[in-house]
Amino acid sequence: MRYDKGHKDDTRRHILDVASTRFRKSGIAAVGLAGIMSEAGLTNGAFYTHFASKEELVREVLNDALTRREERHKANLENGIALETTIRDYLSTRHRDRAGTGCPTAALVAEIARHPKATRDAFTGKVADIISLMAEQIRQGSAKERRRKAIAIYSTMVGALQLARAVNDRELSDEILEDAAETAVTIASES
Amino acid sequence: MRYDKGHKDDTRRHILDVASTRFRKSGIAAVGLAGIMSEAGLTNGAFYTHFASKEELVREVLNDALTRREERHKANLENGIALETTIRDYLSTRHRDRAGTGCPTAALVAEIARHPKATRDAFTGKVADIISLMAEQIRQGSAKERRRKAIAIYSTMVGALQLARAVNDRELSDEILEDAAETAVTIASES
DNA sequence: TGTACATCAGTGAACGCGCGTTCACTGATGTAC
DNA sequence: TGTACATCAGTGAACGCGCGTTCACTGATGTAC
Repeated sequence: MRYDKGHKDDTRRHILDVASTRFRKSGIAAVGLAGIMSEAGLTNGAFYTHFASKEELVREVLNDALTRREERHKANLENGIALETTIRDYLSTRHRDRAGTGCPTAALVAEIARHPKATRDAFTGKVADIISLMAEQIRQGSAKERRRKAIAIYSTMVGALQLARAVNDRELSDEILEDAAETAVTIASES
Repeated sequence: MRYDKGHKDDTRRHILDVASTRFRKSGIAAVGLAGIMSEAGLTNGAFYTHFASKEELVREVLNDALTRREERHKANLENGIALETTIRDYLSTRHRDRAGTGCPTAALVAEIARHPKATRDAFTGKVADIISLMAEQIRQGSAKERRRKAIAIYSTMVGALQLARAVNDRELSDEILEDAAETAVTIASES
């Protein structure tokens, strides 16, 4: 063959990575395939040897990026890392300022709500998994209470990160991150 | 004149209302001017007798929709309506299912973060006002604590509503609304 | 009073542009006989 | 061993389409003299 074994898989992986960053940074609708392919060092036409459509790319990017997030939560749980640490990392200025490598939910949740069923299905499953993992990280309370807290904490994280990114005032943005983190940590720890 | 006095203002108002609903329902990028104008009963070209550009329309829509939201908060505060009521209305299935007439922040916050400075400025001011009004509705704690709670509650509301809309599983969606509302109400009431 | 001109909200066709997608083709390699 | 063909990742030009924006024009009314 002209290319090494596994070459196509590598190329596909590369396209996925480029698209994943661009989508999270600029939104799905605002990112064109031509830009993705040219950043990946390929021409337009090659896209369709890897994906059937832009929508399929979106679905795969979402699945991929959310799986990585989920694995991070799983590792935190197994290594006994407190939910408090997860919350403070999530609501950091670093995460706010680097949307391209950050949480896909915070970047894309509103857009996902308007995408086809298959895309929303992929998202729904991963969000359910992440909520379950966060609930397991909470020590106090019944299973139902831990789940309630996990949902509230996740909602707060996603909402606050988005607000901090949209607001055009550094002081207010920092305050949103700090106050939301403080409150989320309290929810996680109190009985 | 060919048209009644105030006719142009009425038309402008109508275009704003149509755009406001469409933006919140489908997102800003996904909505075209041709569609807005045809729903408003006008042709393409008339748009530019009312607005300088799509971006100006976005800014005015945001200002308008957020001002209405702010006035609602103000009325609630003056009429002694508890923050608990605001939270439960916000995190209702009704609000989830009617994005077009709902909170512009929940619908558009991620997109706003990627818009020009002038648009983000308009958004920032309104969000700051809404947070201040919510802080005033909280009875317990120091001014700083009330503000911290208002920010956390607002973040939770915005995050949970978006998650409930994106998730493709009715049961999980309802659970997100209920659990987030329950937790937000607790934050609002406890000292 | 009659006429000429100004005003202005709205019309509708056209502009260039970038989008997602298609497709005939390339060229290096592997396989069959 | 040499030759003919198959494979397949990638090329690059072209497709139709809808986008935001522009602009010459319309036609009802108001104003000036």
